Amino acid sequence: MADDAARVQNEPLSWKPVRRARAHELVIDAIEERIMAGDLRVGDPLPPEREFAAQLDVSRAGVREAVRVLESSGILRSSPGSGPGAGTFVAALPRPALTRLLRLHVALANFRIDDLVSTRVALERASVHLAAIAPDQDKLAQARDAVEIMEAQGVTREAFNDADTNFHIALAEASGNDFVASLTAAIRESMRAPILAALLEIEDWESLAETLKAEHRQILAAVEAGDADLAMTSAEEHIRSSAAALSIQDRTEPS
Amino acid sequence: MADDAARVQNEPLSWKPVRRARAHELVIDAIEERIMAGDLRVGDPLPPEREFAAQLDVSRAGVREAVRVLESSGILRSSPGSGPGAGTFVAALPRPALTRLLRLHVALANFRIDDLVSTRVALERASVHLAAIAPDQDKLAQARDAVEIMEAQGVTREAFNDADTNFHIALAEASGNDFVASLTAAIRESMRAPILAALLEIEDWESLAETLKAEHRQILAAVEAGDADLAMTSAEEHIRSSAAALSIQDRTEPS
DNA sequence: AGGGTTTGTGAGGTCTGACCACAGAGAGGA
DNA sequence: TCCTCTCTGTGGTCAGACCTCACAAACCCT
Repeated sequence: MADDAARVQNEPLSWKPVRRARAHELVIDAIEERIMAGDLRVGDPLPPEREFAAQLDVSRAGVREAVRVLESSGILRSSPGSGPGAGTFVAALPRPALTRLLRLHVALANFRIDDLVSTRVALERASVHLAAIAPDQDKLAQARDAVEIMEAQGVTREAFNDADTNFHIALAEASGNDFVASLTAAIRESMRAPILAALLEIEDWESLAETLKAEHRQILAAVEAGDADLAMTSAEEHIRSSAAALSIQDRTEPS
Repeated sequence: MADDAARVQNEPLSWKPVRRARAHELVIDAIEERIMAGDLRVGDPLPPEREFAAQLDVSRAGVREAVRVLESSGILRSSPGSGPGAGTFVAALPRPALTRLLRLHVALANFRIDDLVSTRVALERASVHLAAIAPDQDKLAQARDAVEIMEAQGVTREAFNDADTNFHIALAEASGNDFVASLTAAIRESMRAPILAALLEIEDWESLAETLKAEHRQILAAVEAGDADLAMTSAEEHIRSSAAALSIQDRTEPS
């Protein structure tokens, strides 16, 4: 203790470990800085790798690693060849990046499935609320198409699940909130493997499918009727009961 | 048209462009496959780069690019040196990855600020709901600490904002839903720059600060009292009015 | 003159081999 | 016994060569 106090007195500053930044991180920082400053916008090209490397005074490998990272984040896009369209450009592809990120972390059990379910409830309540108030008709039509696919004869469980996913994504997109739509898509997709596994285990599939179809119809009808409250409660109940049917637990109380 | 029909008849299959996968993508796929299968778990080591490259029959650069991508996603962690702790390992650091992803896409205007605000409302309603029902006391104490910092004399706007951010993150963590907490943290952090800019523009800062402090106290009190409904409405009102005060528009109706 | 073909060019994609920086492990000496 | 020094294995970096791709211009045959 006394020793500690002495040390604190002698060295009041806490020295953060400097840890020399790696080359590709400097490149990322340089690009990020330009993006933050608004100098780089979607569609803008980056210099050719060789030239860029020379300008930043790092090796081409360093530049390439940085590009790879930002490409995987949906920030950049690279294509070989020559002429317009070839080269590295600023892009806007957040959704696949978000999806892959979530999928892997879910697989690593860094996020609990029931936490994702709770989150989906919160997000979809907001989605259908907005969709009921001010729907995007094109997206609503897509949701209707998805319902029809699920109601078709002889649809496989996998096709059913994909249509189910598309239904919820279309609904989220109909809300006009692209961020919620992206999150919803990413969460659904990241749970695809466990859901599919649980789906194939289900014994009374016909019965479950009928229930799901009825719930989808109810949600869609409520949204189309502009009944936000009914849409929210229907969506919440649907998600919770689906998760329960697939033995996915959830800690939230229905509100 | 007739031409089209003939083509369709002759070639009913739609050929997806094969597009040879790039080397680092193959490496990512190989790692991802192992993760999905459950063979690779958090803490497991990967082979040394040179050896790994030889096993996968790609160059070391290809392996390194893949490692960089997964490292930036919070899936891997690399450290130089030798002995235990050195090398590349499976990790679990989703939050910084999520934060960087959002921050850049927000800067590129791929996500609208008001969409983020709406999403925060939905998420924080869920957070305070859970926190009111079954709070994590340690995190709740952190939220109290953040409130105290904001209420201290002579705190700068920047320090105030950081404490504000920490308050909401601690509240989200108190809910026990780590995914919502990560999203909340990522969203807040990704809006840091625009919020800070708006904060510095505010003329009647003292008045705004008092309002914010009162709202924080109210939310915290409601959570501590276990009043989920009051906590939810307080949180929603707080987020919406803060966004409005900073001239950030939002399209959702208060519920 | 027109149109198909060939060649050129510049971009990303890949590989190799070398060297550097770091950190633990073990050998060696005081 | 303890300290120091070197060794070794790891990621980090670099340079240079070559490949593939896609467009564009030059070319040649008709």
